[in-house]
Amino acid sequence: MKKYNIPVEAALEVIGGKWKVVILCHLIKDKRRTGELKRLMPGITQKMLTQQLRELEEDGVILREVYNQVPPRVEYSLSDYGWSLKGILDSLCAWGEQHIEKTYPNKEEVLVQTEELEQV
Amino acid sequence: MKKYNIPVEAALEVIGGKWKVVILCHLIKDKRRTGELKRLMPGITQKMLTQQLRELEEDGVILREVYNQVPPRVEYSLSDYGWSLKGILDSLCAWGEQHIEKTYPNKEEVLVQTEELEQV
DNA sequence: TTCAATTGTTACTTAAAAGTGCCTACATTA
DNA sequence: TAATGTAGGCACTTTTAAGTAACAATTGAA
Repeated sequence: MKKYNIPVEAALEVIGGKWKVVILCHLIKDKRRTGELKRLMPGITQKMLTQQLRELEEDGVILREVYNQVPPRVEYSLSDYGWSLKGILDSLCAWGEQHIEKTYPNKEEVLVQTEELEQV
Repeated sequence: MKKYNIPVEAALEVIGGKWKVVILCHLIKDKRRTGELKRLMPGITQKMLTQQLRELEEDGVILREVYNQVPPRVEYSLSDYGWSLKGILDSLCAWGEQHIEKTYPNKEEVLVQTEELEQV
Protein backbone atom coordinates (compact mmCIF):
# COMPACT_ATOMS: atom_id res chain seq x y z
CA MET A 1 0.00 0.00 0.00
CA LYS A 2 1.20 3.45 -0.91
CA LYS A 3 2.53 5.44 2.02
CA TYR A 4 2.30 9.19 2.47
CA ASN A 5 4.51 11.38 4.58
CA ILE A 6 1.91 14.10 4.85
CA PRO A 7 -1.80 13.95 3.98
CA VAL A 8 -1.58 16.45 1.14
CA GLU A 9 0.20 13.80 -0.89
CA ALA A 10 -3.04 11.86 -0.98
CA ALA A 11 -4.74 14.83 -2.58
CA LEU A 12 -2.02 15.10 -5.19
CA GLU A 13 -2.46 11.44 -6.02
CA VAL A 14 -6.05 12.21 -7.02
CA ILE A 15 -5.75 15.55 -8.78
CA GLY A 16 -2.07 15.62 -9.63
CA GLY A 17 -0.90 14.99 -13.15
CA LYS A 18 -0.87 17.11 -16.23
CA TRP A 19 -4.54 17.12 -17.14
CA LYS A 20 -6.73 16.22 -14.20
CA VAL A 21 -7.21 19.68 -12.76
CA VAL A 22 -7.93 21.03 -16.22
CA ILE A 23 -10.55 18.34 -16.82
CA LEU A 24 -12.14 19.03 -13.44
CA CYS A 25 -12.20 22.77 -14.12
CA HIS A 26 -14.21 22.10 -17.26
CA LEU A 27 -16.57 19.66 -15.59
CA ILE A 28 -17.20 22.08 -12.74
CA LYS A 29 -18.90 24.33 -15.27
CA ASP A 30 -20.94 21.69 -17.05
CA LYS A 31 -21.20 18.01 -17.81
CA ARG A 32 -19.35 17.22 -21.03
CA ARG A 33 -19.15 14.56 -23.69
CA THR A 34 -15.81 13.03 -24.59
CA GLY A 35 -15.58 14.95 -27.85
CA GLU A 36 -16.39 18.24 -26.15
CA LEU A 37 -13.60 17.71 -23.67
CA LYS A 38 -11.22 16.95 -26.50
CA ARG A 39 -12.13 20.20 -28.22
CA LEU A 40 -11.80 22.14 -24.98
CA MET A 41 -8.31 20.70 -24.48
CA PRO A 42 -6.66 20.93 -27.89
CA GLY A 43 -3.38 19.58 -26.58
CA ILE A 44 -4.66 16.32 -25.17
CA THR A 45 -4.68 13.03 -27.03
CA GLN A 46 -7.55 10.56 -27.01
CA LYS A 47 -5.44 8.13 -25.06
CA MET A 48 -4.49 10.58 -22.33
CA LEU A 49 -8.03 11.89 -22.06
CA THR A 50 -9.48 8.41 -21.61
CA GLN A 51 -6.74 7.46 -19.19
CA GLN A 52 -7.17 10.51 -16.98
CA LEU A 53 -10.95 10.18 -17.03
CA ARG A 54 -10.71 6.55 -15.95
CA GLU A 55 -8.47 7.44 -13.03
CA LEU A 56 -10.70 10.29 -11.93
CA GLU A 57 -13.64 7.91 -12.11
CA GLU A 58 -11.82 5.27 -10.09
CA ASP A 59 -11.04 7.84 -7.42
CA GLY A 60 -14.73 8.69 -7.33
CA VAL A 61 -14.55 12.34 -8.29
CA ILE A 62 -16.31 12.09 -11.65
CA LEU A 63 -19.19 10.09 -13.08
CA ARG A 64 -19.30 8.38 -16.46
CA GLU A 65 -22.71 8.03 -18.03
CA VAL A 66 -23.11 5.92 -21.16
CA TYR A 67 -26.17 6.40 -23.35
CA ASN A 68 -27.16 3.34 -25.26
CA GLN A 69 -27.25 4.76 -28.76
CA VAL A 70 -25.32 4.76 -32.01
CA PRO A 71 -22.95 6.41 -32.46
CA PRO A 72 -22.17 6.16 -28.76
CA ARG A 73 -22.69 9.06 -26.39
CA VAL A 74 -20.77 9.28 -23.12
CA GLU A 75 -21.13 12.11 -20.66
CA TYR A 76 -18.80 12.97 -17.82
CA SER A 77 -19.73 15.04 -14.80
CA LEU A 78 -18.50 15.77 -11.29
CA SER A 79 -19.68 13.34 -8.63
CA ASP A 80 -20.84 14.55 -5.23
CA TYR A 81 -17.39 13.75 -3.97
CA GLY A 82 -15.88 15.66 -6.87
CA TRP A 83 -17.87 18.72 -5.82
CA SER A 84 -15.96 18.69 -2.57
CA LEU A 85 -13.02 19.89 -4.66
CA LYS A 86 -14.89 22.99 -5.83
CA GLY A 87 -13.17 25.32 -3.38
CA ILE A 88 -9.74 24.14 -4.41
CA LEU A 89 -10.50 24.31 -8.12
CA ASP A 90 -12.00 27.79 -7.85
CA SER A 91 -8.99 29.07 -5.93
CA LEU A 92 -6.59 27.50 -8.38
CA CYS A 93 -8.36 29.07 -11.34
CA ALA A 94 -8.42 32.47 -9.67
CA TRP A 95 -4.75 32.23 -8.72
CA GLY A 96 -3.86 31.22 -12.26
CA GLU A 97 -5.67 34.24 -13.65
CA GLN A 98 -3.97 36.72 -11.39
CA HIS A 99 -0.63 34.98 -11.88
CA ILE A 100 -0.94 35.49 -15.62
CA GLU A 101 -1.85 39.14 -15.14
CA LYS A 102 1.08 39.62 -12.79
CA THR A 103 3.54 37.79 -15.00
CA TYR A 104 2.52 38.87 -18.47
CA PRO A 105 1.66 42.54 -19.05
CA ASN A 106 -0.80 41.73 -21.80
CA LYS A 107 -2.24 38.35 -21.17
CA GLU A 108 -3.52 37.97 -24.72
CA GLU A 109 -0.04 36.69 -25.51
CA VAL A 110 -0.30 33.61 -23.34
CA LEU A 111 -3.96 32.68 -23.56
CA VAL A 112 -5.01 30.72 -26.61
CA GLN A 113 -8.06 32.28 -28.19
CA THR A 114 -11.07 29.99 -28.34
CA GLU A 115 -13.59 31.99 -30.32
CA GLU A 116 -14.28 29.01 -32.56
CA LEU A 117 -15.59 26.83 -29.72
CA GLU A 118 -18.44 27.14 -27.33
CA GLN A 119 -17.24 29.56 -24.67
CA VAL A 120 -15.14 28.03 -21.92
CA MET B 1 6.19 31.64 -25.26
CA LYS B 2 4.13 28.97 -23.57
CA LYS B 3 0.43 29.18 -24.34
CA TYR B 4 -2.39 28.24 -22.01
CA ASN B 5 -5.89 27.23 -22.97
CA ILE B 6 -7.31 28.19 -19.60
CA PRO B 7 -5.70 30.24 -16.83
CA VAL B 8 -5.56 27.40 -14.34
CA GLU B 9 -2.79 25.88 -16.42
CA ALA B 10 -0.57 28.78 -15.39
CA ALA B 11 -1.11 27.85 -11.76
CA LEU B 12 -0.20 24.25 -12.45
CA GLU B 13 3.01 25.39 -14.10
CA VAL B 14 4.04 26.96 -10.81
CA ILE B 15 2.86 24.42 -8.25
CA GLY B 16 2.52 21.31 -10.40
CA GLY B 17 5.10 18.58 -10.24
CA LYS B 18 5.69 15.83 -7.78
CA TRP B 19 7.18 17.77 -4.88
CA LYS B 20 6.33 21.44 -5.07
CA VAL B 21 3.09 21.40 -3.16
CA VAL B 22 4.68 19.26 -0.48
CA ILE B 23 7.58 21.67 -0.15
CA LEU B 24 5.21 24.62 0.06
CA CYS B 25 3.11 22.87 2.70
CA HIS B 26 6.20 22.54 4.85
CA LEU B 27 7.32 26.12 4.29
CA ILE B 28 3.88 27.44 5.13
CA LYS B 29 4.45 26.21 8.68
CA ASP B 30 8.00 27.48 9.09
CA LYS B 31 11.12 28.52 7.29
CA ARG B 32 13.39 25.53 6.76
CA ARG B 33 16.99 24.71 6.01
CA THR B 34 17.84 22.40 3.11
CA GLY B 35 18.67 19.51 5.41
CA GLU B 36 15.45 19.92 7.36
CA LEU B 37 13.43 19.73 4.17
CA LYS B 38 15.30 16.60 3.19
CA ARG B 39 14.46 14.99 6.50
CA LEU B 40 10.83 16.06 6.23
CA MET B 41 10.60 14.50 2.76
CA PRO B 42 12.38 11.16 3.10
CA GLY B 43 11.58 10.19 -0.48
CA ILE B 44 13.17 13.16 -2.21
CA THR B 45 16.72 13.20 -3.52
CA GLN B 46 19.13 16.08 -3.14
CA LYS B 47 18.95 16.75 -6.84
CA MET B 48 15.15 16.91 -7.00
CA LEU B 49 14.98 19.04 -3.88
CA THR B 50 17.42 21.60 -5.26
CA GLN B 51 15.75 21.58 -8.63
CA GLN B 52 12.25 22.11 -7.27
CA LEU B 53 13.46 24.82 -4.89
CA ARG B 54 15.17 26.65 -7.74
CA GLU B 55 12.02 26.62 -9.83
CA LEU B 56 9.85 27.79 -6.95
CA GLU B 57 12.34 30.58 -6.36
CA GLU B 58 12.34 31.55 -10.03
CA ASP B 59 8.57 31.75 -9.97
CA GLY B 60 8.83 34.03 -6.98
CA VAL B 61 6.91 31.96 -4.46
CA ILE B 62 9.81 31.16 -2.13
CA LEU B 63 12.88 32.99 -0.86
CA ARG B 64 16.38 31.59 -0.54
CA GLU B 65 18.53 33.09 2.16
CA VAL B 66 22.20 32.20 2.33
CA TYR B 67 24.12 32.74 5.55
CA ASN B 68 27.78 33.33 5.06
CA GLN B 69 29.20 30.68 7.34
CA VAL B 70 30.91 27.32 7.21
CA PRO B 71 29.48 24.80 6.82
CA PRO B 72 26.95 26.69 4.73
CA ARG B 73 23.48 27.49 6.00
CA VAL B 74 20.65 28.11 3.58
CA GLU B 75 17.10 28.86 4.64
CA TYR B 76 14.01 28.70 2.51
CA SER B 77 10.76 30.49 3.27
CA LEU B 78 7.58 31.56 1.53
CA SER B 79 7.74 34.93 -0.19
CA ASP B 80 4.87 37.39 0.04
CA TYR B 81 3.71 36.09 -3.30
CA GLY B 82 3.99 32.56 -2.01
CA TRP B 83 1.67 33.45 0.83
CA SER B 84 -1.02 34.17 -1.73
CA LEU B 85 -1.14 30.40 -2.18
CA LYS B 86 -2.01 29.82 1.46
CA GLY B 87 -5.72 29.29 0.82
CA ILE B 88 -5.05 26.73 -1.87
CA LEU B 89 -2.46 24.87 0.19
CA ASP B 90 -4.66 24.79 3.28
CA SER B 91 -7.59 23.45 1.29
CA LEU B 92 -5.44 20.85 -0.39
CA CYS B 93 -4.07 19.65 2.95
CA ALA B 94 -7.53 19.48 4.45
CA TRP B 95 -8.92 17.63 1.44
CA GLY B 96 -6.05 15.19 1.56
CA GLU B 97 -6.73 14.45 5.22
CA GLN B 98 -10.39 13.76 4.76
CA HIS B 99 -9.69 11.81 1.59
CA ILE B 100 -7.42 9.49 3.55
CA GLU B 101 -10.03 9.08 6.25
CA LYS B 102 -12.69 8.34 3.66
CA THR B 103 -10.53 5.95 1.68
CA TYR B 104 -8.66 4.08 4.39
CA PRO B 105 -10.58 2.98 7.48
CA ASN B 106 -7.54 3.27 9.71
CA LYS B 107 -5.28 5.90 8.35
CA GLU B 108 -2.29 4.71 10.33
CA GLU B 109 -1.74 2.28 7.49
CA VAL B 110 -1.02 4.94 4.90
CA LEU B 111 0.68 7.67 6.90
CA VAL B 112 4.36 7.22 7.56
CA GLN B 113 5.10 7.74 11.21
CA THR B 114 7.49 10.59 11.89
CA GLU B 115 8.10 10.35 15.61
CA GLU B 116 11.84 10.57 15.08
CA LEU B 117 11.68 14.03 13.49
CA GLU B 118 10.52 17.37 14.71
CA GLN B 119 6.73 17.31 14.35
CA VAL B 120 5.43 18.13 10.89
C1' DT C 1 46.85 16.61 8.27
C1' DT C 2 42.70 14.56 7.72
C1' DC C 3 37.88 14.39 8.68
C1' DA C 4 33.19 16.13 9.35
C1' DA C 5 29.36 18.96 8.16
C1' DT C 6 26.27 21.31 4.71
C1' DT C 7 24.67 22.58 0.26
C1' DG C 8 25.08 22.05 -4.24
C1' DT C 9 26.59 20.53 -9.26
C1' DT C 10 27.23 17.38 -13.07
C1' DA C 11 27.13 13.37 -16.12
C1' DC C 12 24.99 9.27 -16.69
C1' DT C 13 21.26 5.78 -16.26
C1' DT C 14 16.61 4.21 -15.42
C1' DA C 15 11.73 4.62 -14.97
C1' DA C 16 7.50 6.84 -15.97
C1' DA C 17 4.62 9.62 -18.82
C1' DA C 18 2.95 10.75 -23.06
C1' DG C 19 2.48 10.37 -28.18
C1' DT C 20 1.48 7.68 -32.62
C1' DG C 21 -0.81 4.83 -35.59
C1' DC C 22 -3.95 1.45 -36.43
C1' DC C 23 -7.96 -1.22 -35.07
C1' DT C 24 -13.11 -2.15 -33.29
C1' DA C 25 -18.18 -1.53 -33.00
C1' DC C 26 -22.64 -0.40 -35.31
C1' DA C 27 -26.81 2.04 -36.79
C1' DT C 28 -27.67 5.62 -40.07
C1' DT C 29 -27.19 7.89 -44.34
C1' DA C 30 -25.78 8.71 -48.98
C1' DT D 1 -22.48 -1.03 -50.62
C1' DA D 2 -19.54 2.10 -48.66
C1' DA D 3 -18.80 6.01 -45.83
C1' DT D 4 -19.86 8.60 -41.37
C1' DG D 5 -19.63 9.65 -36.56
C1' DT D 6 -18.33 8.53 -31.62
C1' DA D 7 -15.77 6.44 -27.98
C1' DG D 8 -12.21 3.70 -27.00
C1' DG D 9 -8.49 -0.24 -27.03
C1' DC D 10 -3.79 -1.83 -27.97
C1' DA D 11 1.11 -2.23 -29.23
C1' DC D 12 4.88 0.35 -29.97
C1' DT D 13 8.05 4.44 -29.83
C1' DT D 14 9.57 8.76 -28.05
C1' DT D 15 10.04 12.13 -24.67
C1' DT D 16 10.35 13.69 -20.12
C1' DA D 17 11.03 13.08 -15.30
C1' DA D 18 13.48 11.24 -11.79
C1' DG D 19 17.19 8.51 -9.59
C1' DT D 20 22.33 7.44 -8.87
C1' DA D 21 26.78 8.31 -7.83
C1' DA D 22 30.77 10.85 -7.70
C1' DC D 23 32.75 15.43 -6.90
C1' DA D 24 33.47 20.46 -5.07
C1' DA D 25 34.03 24.07 -1.51
C1' DT D 26 35.11 25.64 3.07
C1' DT D 27 36.89 25.81 7.83
C1' DG D 28 36.94 24.37 12.53
C1' DA D 29 37.93 20.32 15.19
C1' DA D 30 40.24 15.83 16.20
